[in-house]
Amino acid sequence: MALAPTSTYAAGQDSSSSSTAIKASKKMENLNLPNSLNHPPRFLSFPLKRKHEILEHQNDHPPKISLTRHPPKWEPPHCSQKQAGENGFSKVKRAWSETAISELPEPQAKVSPSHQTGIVVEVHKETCATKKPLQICQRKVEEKCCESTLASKWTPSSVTCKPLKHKRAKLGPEHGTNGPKISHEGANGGGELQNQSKAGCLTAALTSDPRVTDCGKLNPEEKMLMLEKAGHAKALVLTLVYRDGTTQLDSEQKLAPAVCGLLMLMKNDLDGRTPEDPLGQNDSLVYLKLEHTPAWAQQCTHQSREDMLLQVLSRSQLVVCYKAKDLLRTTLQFYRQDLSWKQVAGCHVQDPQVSGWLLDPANPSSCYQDLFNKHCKRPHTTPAQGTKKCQGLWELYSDMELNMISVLAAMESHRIHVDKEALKRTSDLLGTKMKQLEQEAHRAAGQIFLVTSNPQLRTVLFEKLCLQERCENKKLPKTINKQQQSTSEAAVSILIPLVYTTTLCCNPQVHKIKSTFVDGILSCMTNKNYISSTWYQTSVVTGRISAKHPNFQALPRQPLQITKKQYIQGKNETVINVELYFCQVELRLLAHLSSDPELLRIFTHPQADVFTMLASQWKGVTEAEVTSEDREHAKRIVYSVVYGAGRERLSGILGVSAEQASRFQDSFLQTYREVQAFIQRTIQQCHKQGYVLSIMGRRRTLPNINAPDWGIRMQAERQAVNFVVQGRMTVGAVFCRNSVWCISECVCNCRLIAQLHDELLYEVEDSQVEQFAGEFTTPNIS
DNA sequence: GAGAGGACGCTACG
DNA sequence: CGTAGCGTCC
Repeated sequence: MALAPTSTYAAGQDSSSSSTAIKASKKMENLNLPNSLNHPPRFLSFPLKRKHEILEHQNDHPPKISLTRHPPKWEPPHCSQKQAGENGFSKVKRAWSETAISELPEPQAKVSPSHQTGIVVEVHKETCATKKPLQICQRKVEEKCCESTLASKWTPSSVTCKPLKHKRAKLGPEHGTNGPKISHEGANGGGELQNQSKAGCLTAALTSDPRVTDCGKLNPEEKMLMLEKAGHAKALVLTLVYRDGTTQLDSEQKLAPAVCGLLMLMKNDLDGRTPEDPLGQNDSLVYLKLEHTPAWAQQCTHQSREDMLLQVLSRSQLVVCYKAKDLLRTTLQFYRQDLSWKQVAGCHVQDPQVSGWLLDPANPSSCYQDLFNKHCKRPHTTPAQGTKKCQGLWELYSDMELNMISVLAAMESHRIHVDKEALKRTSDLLGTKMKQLEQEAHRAAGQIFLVTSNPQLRTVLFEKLCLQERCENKKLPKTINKQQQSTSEAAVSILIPLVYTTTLCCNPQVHKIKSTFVDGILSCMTNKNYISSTWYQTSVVTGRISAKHPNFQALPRQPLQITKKQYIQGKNETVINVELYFCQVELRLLAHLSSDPELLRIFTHPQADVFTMLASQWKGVTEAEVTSEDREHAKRIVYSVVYGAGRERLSGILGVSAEQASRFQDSFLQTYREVQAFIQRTIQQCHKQGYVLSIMGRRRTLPNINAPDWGIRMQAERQAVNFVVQGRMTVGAVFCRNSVWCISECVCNCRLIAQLHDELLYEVEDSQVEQFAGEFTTPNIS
């Protein structure tokens, strides 16, 4: 879709209207705008309330922008395509907003070789694993550990020293007075002060508590002793303490606060302690200060910190941390100079947040206290109960989720450098384009309206222009909640030819790109010139991984191409992106689960386009006859079936009526009978058991599966199917295996950057791409 | 009157 | 279906 420069019209003609914001109910005014489309020339204007000026003088000609809609190119940048193909290994460079993300002034930074490679432009000359050897321990944690982690009696809450009001409130006054002194002091002092002083207060409270040993005050011999003690402890429980006075055990904050220290509980009494009285006679509490020190002081302070934290993490003893990923990432960031991500990526830290989420992914706990209340209500819960509860989940936890923690931490600590200035230029460019589109939309509508407002667009389309009257035979999609006429692009394109749709809707794609992917990313990098997503292991009920700030998984696949060349060509190309793409993993899984012969047949032709083949089978035509619309429909329908979307959702996506959508679904299911059988099998099973299991043994209970209300029950049924198919599985397994492989073999200077559901994005040094490709074998998915 | 926060709509990804 | 994220409206 090209956004060709539009015909210009008198600049400034509407500028007077911009500043007068009038309430919709109060006033209507006529604006006789020239009408370029075949719509009635004059309409009552839609009075507006605007955030910004709608129109401004456009005294310059905006550069031409084109949004390309073409499939990604499948070409390895420097290695021969042949070899890549032979290895069953495909790479795609994730081309993306190339004007903006380019070279940066870091010493090792190198721009990517291809014009299309926009995003990752640095290579880490990692301080290699030889520098500070950390032993990566592959140990089998005993079943006892499962009980401890899944239903812990001596969990990190026992070392909670947070001076927070809510904590005290929960415990009640009697606990407050009997509780630790540190808690008391902190609550009095910390609450109303600034963050800095809160931190000081907390730290002071921690270090002045007689039970807490401040590691900073120990002499070298005492430190050695402490280290030895830590080494002999049966378990170590770690909790990060933040500068704003909170700890890791508090509920998630919007922005991750700065770390000021680490509290370490060395546990020797694993039995017989209650949460109210956590510290056994043989247990000790140590506080490690973790603050960035000036360069001149680093030499000496690092020594002691390494002694404790790094050595603790490298040992084979039981280490527990609620939100262990944060701990590992902090460690990585803290020792950036001395520590390679490869050393951390193999650490095993038990995480009650992850195990608790596995037990009930639909209702994750918001903070440690929540988790504790949920799973450890009775202090003397018998271990047998815990074991029974986690039956079947322990393998999933220890073989997969546990490995994932450190991998995600390593991924999160990777910095993707971005040329801020270029991104800002792109933002300006898009802003100009948006204004231009806005003017066009106003002309097409014959009035001024806020193009980003759905209600206003709805008024224009359906009340002023009455476009729905022109297509009585078609049923128009409605919004989900209020059953109003939908203003989505797909819905509006039924009304009128696409070009007018795009004009009137003001090209939502451009808006999305500007707001989310340009300005959004800019807002993610205040005070820094890089981005790094935060990855969440436990926020998706189906077991997928999610990303935030920015959401790496939702970056557009199609590159935004701006014809004006702005990027800087690099001289020495050293890094490229490599993507492993497990073609339609979920569809393959559906084929596997249902054993549908037709569906399986499709995957025997790996080179063919799956959706074209599907469309040809479904419509009963040859592959050559499949139109792009057929293919798109097939794809959407497949996904709606795979993901369990209802007919309303499908109608919204396809831009057809709900009746038509459900006819499409039915005809698809008629063609692939086994798929339907699989769906019914899953639903029946869920009715019987009340829960469903995914292929990895993940479990989701669906309490509404037998609800009397039809709608609610149907939703639960769709969720059941969706869970089984969507459950993170193969990719997750490969994800861990390969990450571990990359670390242990160290054959390549490569690094995992992102997980995009069924793709893994690696950064590989240019000279090693062929080797990297060769090392990867065809993942055996179907 | 300003701003916070929830509801809603749309779009990106799979 | 189910994530994140942006925008408007109340």
